[in-house]
This record gives sequence, C-alpha cells and structure tokens, in this order.
Amino acid sequence: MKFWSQYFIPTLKESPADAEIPSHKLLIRAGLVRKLGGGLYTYLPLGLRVMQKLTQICREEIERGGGIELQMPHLHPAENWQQGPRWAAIREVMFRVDGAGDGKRGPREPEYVLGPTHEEVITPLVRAEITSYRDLPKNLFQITTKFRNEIRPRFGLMRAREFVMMDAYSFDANDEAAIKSYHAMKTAYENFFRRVGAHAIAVEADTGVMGGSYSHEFMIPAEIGDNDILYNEESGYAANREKATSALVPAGLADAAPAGALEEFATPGIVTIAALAAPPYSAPADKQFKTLVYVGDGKPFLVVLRGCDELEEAKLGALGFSVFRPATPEEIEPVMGAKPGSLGTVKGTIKNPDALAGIFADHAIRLVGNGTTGANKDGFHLRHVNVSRDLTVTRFGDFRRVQPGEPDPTSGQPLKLRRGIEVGHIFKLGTKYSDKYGAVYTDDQKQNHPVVMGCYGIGISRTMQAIIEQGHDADGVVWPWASAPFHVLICVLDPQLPEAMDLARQLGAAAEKAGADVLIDDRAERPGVKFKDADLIGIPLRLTIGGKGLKEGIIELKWRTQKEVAKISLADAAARVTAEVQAAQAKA
RNA sequence: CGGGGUGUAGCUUAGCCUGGUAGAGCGCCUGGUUUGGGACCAGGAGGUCGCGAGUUCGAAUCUCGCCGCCCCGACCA
Repeated sequence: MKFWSQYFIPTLKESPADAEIPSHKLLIRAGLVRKLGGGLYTYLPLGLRVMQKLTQICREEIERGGGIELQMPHLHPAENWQQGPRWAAIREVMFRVDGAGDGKRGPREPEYVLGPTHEEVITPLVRAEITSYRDLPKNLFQITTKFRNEIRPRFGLMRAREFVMMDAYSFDANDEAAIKSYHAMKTAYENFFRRVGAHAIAVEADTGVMGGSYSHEFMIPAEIGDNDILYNEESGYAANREKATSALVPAGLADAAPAGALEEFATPGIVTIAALAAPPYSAPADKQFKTLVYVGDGKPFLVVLRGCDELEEAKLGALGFSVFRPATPEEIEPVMGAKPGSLGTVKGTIKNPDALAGIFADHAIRLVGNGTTGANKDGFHLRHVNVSRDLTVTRFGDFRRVQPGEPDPTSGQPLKLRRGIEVGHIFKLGTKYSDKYGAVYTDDQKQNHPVVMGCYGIGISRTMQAIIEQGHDADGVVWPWASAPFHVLICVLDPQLPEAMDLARQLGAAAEKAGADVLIDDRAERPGVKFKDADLIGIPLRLTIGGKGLKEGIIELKWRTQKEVAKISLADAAARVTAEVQAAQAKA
C-alpha cells in the first residue's frame, strides 16, 4: 500500500512540446518516465512498476514455454562481434567503447561494445558448454537492457537507444526439434501478450539482418506503427509488407500471343513510366517493363518489374547478397548503354551483359505480354516485347511490393492494409551462428552436428508504450489489470478526517488481501485535481471516500473503463472490494 | 546521414519580421477565502533568452559557426 503524498508521481497538466503521439505524451504526463536525452529515459516509480509487471509475466510465460533464465553482460569484448557473421552489417548500430578511456588504444577499433542483442555472446557459451545430444534441447533467455545507437530515436520508448528486451535463444539437435521450439515460443508469446492486455497479432516477417529461414513478428495494430501489415481476417493471413505476397499471377499462366515483331521507336526526352503511359505513346504502366539496377557485393544486377509495380527492396535479401544498394547513374550507363529512363532487358540490347551478377524478374511481368520497355539507347523504347521470346531472365522471384486489394495468397480474398507496432519477433535461425562459432554437439552415433538455433525477442519497454497507445482515452491511460502500476486507487477527498483515512486503510488492506496493489491518494488537493489525476494515471479500479459520502454511509466504486459510479454502503464496502478484485484477478 | 522545423523560468509559450530595461498561463512559496471534476484573492521566488563569435552606441531580436531537441526518409524489439 502506497500513499500518494509520500510517493513520487509527478503528473503534468500539459504535454511536453517534444511529444507527438498519445502514448508518448501520456508516458510523460502520467508520471511514468522522464527523458534524459535522445532515446534515453528514466523510469519513474509508476513506470518502473509497470515494467516489473511486464517483466514478471514475460518470465513466467517464457519459462512455461521451456525457457531457462540467465543473465549475460551488457559490455562485450569487441572481438566477439568482430568474429561473428554480421559485424559489418551491425557495427553502425552498436555503441563502441574505448575501454582504456585515455584514448591511448587509439580510435581504430573499439575494445568493447554495448550489447544490442546477444547471439554473439550466447553462441560461444553454448559451444563451450553444450557438447552432447544429451544436453539438448535448451532454451536460454534473459530480460535486460539493450543498447542500440538508433539513427533516429523516436516516439519516446518506441525506438529508444537504451531499452529493455527479453531475448531467448533455443538450441536443438535438428530442424524438426528446432521447429518445435519455435512453436513453443510462439505460444509463449501469444500467452504473454494476452496476459498483459496487449492485442498483438502474429504476422509473417522478413528475417532482415538476423538471417535465418523463417520468422514471425508480433504486432500491435496502431495508426502510429511504422510497419505495414497486409492481412485478411477470414483466411487469417497476415504478413509484414516486406514479406507479403499475393496471388496476383495465376498458376500456370501462359504467355500472351505476340502481337507483332519487336519494334524500336523514338521517345525523345521520355524517361518516366508515367510519360510513356501518356499520349502519344499511350503504353499503360501495367503494360511496361521497369528495369532497376542494383549493386550487390560490388557487382551490378538488374531487377525487372511491371511498370505499375514498386520494388519491395527487402525481398532482394532472398538473392543472397550480403549487402546491396541501388546503382548510381554513373555505374549504370557503362553496363547498360543508356541512362535510367531508357533501360530494358531485351536480349542483345544490354551493352555489357557479362558485367551483371544476374537479371531477376518479378513473376508479375508475365502478366504484361506485348509490353513496352527501354531499348538501352537514350531516347528509344521497344514495343511488342514478350517475356519468354524477348527477355533474358536469370531467375524469377517475388520482388514487388504488394498493394492492398490484391488477392490473399491463401484464399484469394482481397488483402487489407493496417499499421502496426512491432513488439516481438521470433526467428528460426538454423545453423548460421553455430557454424560460425563452431557450436556442435555429438550424437549417439559419435557424429558431430551443428546445433540448430532459434532466437526470440520481446521489446518490454516498447510493449509498455504500445499498451498505452492501445489503451487510452481523452482523459488519460486506461491500464489493463495485469499491467497496471497499481490495481486500486483509493481517493480520499477529505484526508484530514481520521475516519476517512482509517476506512481507506481498511479497504486498502482488504484489496491487498485479495491480491491487488493499492495506492491511496491522501493528498491535500481539491477533488477535481484528484479525479483528473486518477483518470490520467489510469488505475483500473477507483474507490472514492469523501466526508459527504461518509455521512450518507457510502463510498463510491468506479472502473476506469466505465462511466458508471456505484455507491456502496459502508457495511458492504470491504466485501464488495474483495469481490471486485478477485473477479478482476481471475479474468487477468 | 539527407530534407524540414525548433530552442525564452520546472512545464506550455508571447516577444524576433521592423534591435532600445524579458512578458503571460500552469506549477512552486506565504497569507486568506474556498472545498465532489484541474478554485479565487493578495503577495512572492524563479531567466547567463541553447553555446560561441560577429555587426551595432545598444542583440532574445540581425549574420556566421557549433550544439540539443522534434518531424519525414533509410534501420529496428
């Protein structure tokens, strides 16, 4: 039981100027956090209590899913990372530390880094300590602060430089067992988000820099989310836009009959799809081929799409380059023979085809048939272009960005689009890290095999903010029971009356006995201030004790989620509070 | 890192264009009146106007540089 007048809950009437979105404003106004610097926040007592609730629930659910808790250092020797498979890709996001502190070791390479995640630490540990099939499977997790030098911290705790994350790592003898671990974690995640009162949905996701074969993201739908989700409620399909596909191209689609021979025509000054679609050329965007030039691991390659489609860059990850980027105009001309705007992949028109690492075409170009494309000659295009007759394609793939309204790949129903906040991610990693670090085990036939890994993350601090983003109204936060910093707030309107405070303590004790965390507002403030603050900090159950009510022999009981106020006689108060708390505990 | 914006009291801000003693609201302190949805009256404390140069008799205001913060993009739990 805490007393507000003795506690530390600095609430704000106005939103600080640097907060933009509701959850960020409320984090600060409701006295949950304060900013120290960009992406760095102090958890005030109320915020810390929420974090502790989330952490404990997360711990329980991951343990139920087979996890074993440990804790790794925050500070890592840089060599661990330099020897790992993704130093080049991830070093920019790491805080690098000169351990000597006097600059004598020079600025060239850091001695230490602050851990952004822990694959590079746990895999060597497992390599040393897990050597037999008898030791498997294992799932090790921790809940700790992570450090990432985000290029742009944003929206309070949404993208912070220092944040709290649960990270788990599974180790299995084979693929089949690893998939079992993966699904156990997926279930644990679903249980976690359900218990904390966050409505998260699992969507298929791109694996990004983590590598690995497949993964799901857990998203909390919210307008301010920075992820696009394509989904269909009926079929249950849901995918991150980076990963989403659609059934746009019917299986077994035959090529259109060529309408005529290839024909070059002059298009002076025409360098955009839109210009070519307009008269006098009138080649609709969906009847054009768009040719993009990228550079992968130092070598140029081409991507061919329909004129009306956009490239989904993340999908190029499937091509296996470790790094890739759009080519510059200076790089394009010597290879293609023309500037961007007149590019194409018709056989024999590319100036220097041997320089290319490949020509990758999206499946959807097969819908084009008798299309138009650049002639690789500035100011000229070709018409009557047909895919199999005229184009050189190394490999077909899914490279286009799916648009809402396209048919769902599982049911054919139209896909819808919504935004979401990523609060969790699970990956089946395979043997990427175990190969690199030599984490092998010996089976019962004395054969050595790499350990098959999975890795799993939940952004705890981000989840706190996402719950607020999802649960608030015009007056403030509306905490779900399980995540709330306190469950019951007892507003004592006349704290100078000893009988009012005595009753508050009695009811508080009853609520605590039933399992609730109790805060008593005993401040010498006017009722209006107390009610406004009560709504702002969003404690689920509010009891109001006032001198007026005491004379009538009643107190009031109100849920934050409801408008109605129940008047309860003093004689029934303790029993009623106990019953309400027990019911809420049972539901949570 | 590219583009845009912004920096004045603990918080929200006016003043800046057109240079001339830095203002308000909230919060805080004292006294009084109030007391069921952010009270009222009176008094008070609190500011190197982000930092540094420059122009000027004089700079919050004009110029240049730096820094912080916010928003959009690439990245991520």
